[in-house]
Amino acid sequence: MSDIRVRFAPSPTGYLHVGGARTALYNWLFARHHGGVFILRIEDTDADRSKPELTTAILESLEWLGLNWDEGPFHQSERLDRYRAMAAELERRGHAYPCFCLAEELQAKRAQAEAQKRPWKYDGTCRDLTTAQREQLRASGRASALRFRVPDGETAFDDQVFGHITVEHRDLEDFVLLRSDGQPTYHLGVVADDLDMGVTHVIRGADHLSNTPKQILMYQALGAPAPAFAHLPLILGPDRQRLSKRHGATSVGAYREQGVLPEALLNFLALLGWTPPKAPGESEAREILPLDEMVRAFELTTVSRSNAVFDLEKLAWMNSEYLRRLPPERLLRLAENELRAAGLWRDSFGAEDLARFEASVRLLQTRARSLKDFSGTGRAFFSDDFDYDLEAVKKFWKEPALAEYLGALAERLAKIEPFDLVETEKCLRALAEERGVKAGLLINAARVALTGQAVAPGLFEVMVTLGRERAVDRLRRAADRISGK
RNA sequence: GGCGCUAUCGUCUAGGGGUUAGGACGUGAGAUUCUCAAUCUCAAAACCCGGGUUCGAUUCCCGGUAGCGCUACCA
Repeated sequence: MSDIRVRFAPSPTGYLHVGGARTALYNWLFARHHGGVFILRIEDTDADRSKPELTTAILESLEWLGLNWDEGPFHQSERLDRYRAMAAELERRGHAYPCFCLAEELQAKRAQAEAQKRPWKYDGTCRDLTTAQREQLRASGRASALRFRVPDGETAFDDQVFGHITVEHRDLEDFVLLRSDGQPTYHLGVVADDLDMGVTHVIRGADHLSNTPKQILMYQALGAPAPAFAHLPLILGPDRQRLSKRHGATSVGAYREQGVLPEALLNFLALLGWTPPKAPGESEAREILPLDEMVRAFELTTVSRSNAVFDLEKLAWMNSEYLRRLPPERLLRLAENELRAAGLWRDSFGAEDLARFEASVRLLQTRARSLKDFSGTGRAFFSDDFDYDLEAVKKFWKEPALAEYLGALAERLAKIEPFDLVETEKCLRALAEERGVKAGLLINAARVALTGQAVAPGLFEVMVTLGRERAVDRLRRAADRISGK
């Protein structure tokens, strides 16, 4: 057990975003790799935008992904007193001062500066007020925010991913620590919490890179050592803009609903910005990397510094890879859940139904891209109530004579013994030969009849899986349909 | 605008002073076939630009350009 402590600190202003999920994953991997502690903290200091139900949703997504935390969840909203105490401490030490400027006044100044194309940062109006002036403003009923007094000089730090970063203080403004309503801002909250929670490594999105010097300044003002920092490149949409809702699904929950497996999403996300080292015997690093191997291989220093585009195609591929490797028990359970959600599951299923369910799931497994395929294109395996895909009908039911062929096939299949892979195929091929048509014609037409789809597993496996009775029924039904009855 | 960061196939990336610049997803072709997927084989596809350092830069340095981030009493 090392004394490494990291945290994931989402704010409940939205669902867990894939970018957030990756940040959580890297924190988690880092903690697990080093035998450290992974803390979960909810940054809900913005009362207007934070919603409690979103906290629940975020927790659920993390649990679904399997990113278990060791401590927390802590809520910043429950630690307000602590932040105020720290603010007071900073003020007492002369590192912070009350600012009586109104938000509207500042906004006006900023707008004006912008109109004149002048760079703007807080002008320090309240920076050097005398005690008497402060008393007077206070007496006049003005509320005050508390600002951090940024000293002269520069701050440098070594980011574990981005390397050496230097920022001159003149480019920083005296930022707000405590809002005029007494609520802490982000900067106060993170520093107080990271300090109190003993966080040793702050691993977060690169959007915080520019904030880091401010926070380091706070640690210094407090006389406390700063943790190590590691910033992660951002995840972009296909247009290279920061991934957002207009790019489609961005939340972990949305991918879950689309039938993506958590392990696939995790693997995909891990590779967005990080490549595992090549294994000793291998010439190339593997792409499919189970979680435990990721834990073993993970290093912050090998994380990329450039932003990455979220590639849905690759996620889909990865999902199919994981689907194919899924152990039977787990696959069956997931498929059952999927069927339940689609209203295709009957608790009254008997042993025979369950056996057919199992056989169907395994038959569908190798070609599934998503869990949705079981209730979607695979529907006919689990229900007699399915539609014929229009494209499939157009493609494979062109010949009117098919009505007779399928009818005849049904009658013959009703009698063959045993009803297995070999006999069903023999039966169909014999019929095709007698009618002087290619076996493929019957096979494709029959596939549509049995599954409603042009794309499905091998026909004879489908027949055997469905069972004689269903297969025969469906062929008859299709024959009627083709002949226009 | 200011400040910061980044820059290898369409995408994710490996690599690194001399390489046929490697892999994966996707794409195309072929094999197989019972549709599709899978599988196998093959193919097309990249070092942002300009200087410098060097015998030699895609690699190191500088500049430019572009992209992203920050520039809130959001986080």
